[in-house]
Amino acid sequence: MNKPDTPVASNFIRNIIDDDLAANKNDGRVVTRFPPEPNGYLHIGHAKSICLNFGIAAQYNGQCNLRFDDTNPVKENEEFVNAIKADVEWLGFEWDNLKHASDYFDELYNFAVELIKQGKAYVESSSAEEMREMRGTLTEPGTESPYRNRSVEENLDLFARMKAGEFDDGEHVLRAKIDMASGNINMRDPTLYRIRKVDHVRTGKTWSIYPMYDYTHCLSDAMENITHSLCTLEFEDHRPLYDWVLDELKTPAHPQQIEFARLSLEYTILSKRNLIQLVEDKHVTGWDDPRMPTITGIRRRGYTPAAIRDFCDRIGITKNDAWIEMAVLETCIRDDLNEHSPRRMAVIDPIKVVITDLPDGYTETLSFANHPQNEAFGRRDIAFTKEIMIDADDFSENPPPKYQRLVPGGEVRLRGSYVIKCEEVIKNDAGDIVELRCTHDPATLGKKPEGRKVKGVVHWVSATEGVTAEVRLYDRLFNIENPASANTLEDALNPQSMVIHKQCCIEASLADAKPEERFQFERLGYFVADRFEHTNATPVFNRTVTLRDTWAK
RNA sequence: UGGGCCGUCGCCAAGCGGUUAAGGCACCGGGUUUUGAUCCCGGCAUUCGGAGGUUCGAAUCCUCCCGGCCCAGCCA
Repeated sequence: MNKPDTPVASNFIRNIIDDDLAANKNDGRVVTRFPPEPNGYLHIGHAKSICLNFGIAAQYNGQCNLRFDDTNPVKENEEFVNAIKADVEWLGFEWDNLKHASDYFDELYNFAVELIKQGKAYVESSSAEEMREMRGTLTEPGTESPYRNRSVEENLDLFARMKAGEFDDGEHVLRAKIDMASGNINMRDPTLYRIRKVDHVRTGKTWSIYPMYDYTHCLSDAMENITHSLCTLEFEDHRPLYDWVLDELKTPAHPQQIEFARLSLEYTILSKRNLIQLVEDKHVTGWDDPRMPTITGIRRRGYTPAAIRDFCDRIGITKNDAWIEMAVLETCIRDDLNEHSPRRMAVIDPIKVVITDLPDGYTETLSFANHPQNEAFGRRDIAFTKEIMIDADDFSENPPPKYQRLVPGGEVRLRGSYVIKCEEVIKNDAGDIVELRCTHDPATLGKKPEGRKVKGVVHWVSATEGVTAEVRLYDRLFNIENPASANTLEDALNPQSMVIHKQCCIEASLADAKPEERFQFERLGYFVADRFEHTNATPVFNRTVTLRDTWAK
């Protein structure tokens, strides 16, 4: 994955691994894993973790597993499993092993029995509320449960009967016997197993008890011989428990958990709860809405896997609670698309321009480079005709200062064509501009006009040869940097996040675009043919990102 | 004194006792340009949350203080 000549950014995790390697820890192996719970769609924050885990494995010639953390059957399903696999693959990564925490349910059960036999785990029969009361608070120690000192025999018997399905949800729970007075609440006899009499996607009705994350994750890591278990900062407090389980069970391997800061991106939200709300309240069209920060949404927006990987490299890995500016992500996609996408012309909000000094039916074939810096993109022909379309905001009767486009009586260059002069503005009864009548300077094709300077260049499409298309202009979904801090998500929404233009005029060569094919529409931005709704008969393009614009509008 | 963690340029981020304190983004110039794009060139932290201390020498070590984040699921 990493090219040898691409230096990998230094970060504290790579430093730890370098030290481990130098000390010959783990016999020089590096094994990581990306462990999503299949209870939702992956988003850009997951991409950070994916790039980290798979990137490190690639850099150190190691391995990276994709492991579904499927220990809570009430929240997980197959749809999410398949979507996650597709997203990881689309991002360009290949897992060495595909695993599920549920693969280890038998081993996990046996380990739990072992813990009970050692007197390190017991069956709790208090209610959830009672347990909460006994847990204490952040500043006060907890109190020990009356069930804490049950005999090993009784615990073994009860746990076996929990497994056998003799009890209902909530009647009992298996707990680790650690320290109810610990300053770390995770160590106050955490729950290891709970009763859940529901079917599991993979194990069906086999189990009526399911292991908790803290108990499962460390053991799964150990069984997969993971060397470095990378997770986000909120699990720092869980590390003592991770280590406790592995120490008490004397597993052959003891992976090292290392925590890094999760991604926070300005003008978007990444919490599952908020994303679900956007979908359920129909503020977006679905998980794959091009405005969503999900991988599938970003993909539909037109982002490339390479741009997302580049983004993950640029933001780095630390333990700082960092907020990344949207400009970083946008720069990544512009850099990629600038280099790799062919140029085209499209008019979003057309006004008709009639070149009055051309004969009726006039057509001239003009040759255009598909990329201004790379001849390998080839050339294409575009028909220049008497009637063309230009974008409404490329003409102004009352132009602001330094306006370089078409004005009454003024001249402008038609990109790749002639310089035209606006002679007359035709309006309807309502006063709307319906047509511009212009003349052209025949001496300006491929040449600078003589005796004067014409600064502006405007894109255009033949009114008679162009094709009608729908173009969706997307912008950031929220108007404030941290939408989660608003009173409600609705308050933070950007009402202009999607503006649809159905009567756009695009150059004819765009008619055979395939879904997900990307282009730069000159002077406008980068656009992608919609993955799901674009057809050659009814073209639909999504704006991925605008071009950088240093002209103050 | 509940426990854990974090503070280097507007936003990220290298740096691990001796460097002129990398780099990217953003921003500000200037040049090229038939995309107000791209590209190029230049500018952008005498200072590392603050105060003390150790040291010939501190962003890097120590102490205290200030600010911020996480934790009381039978979620992950």
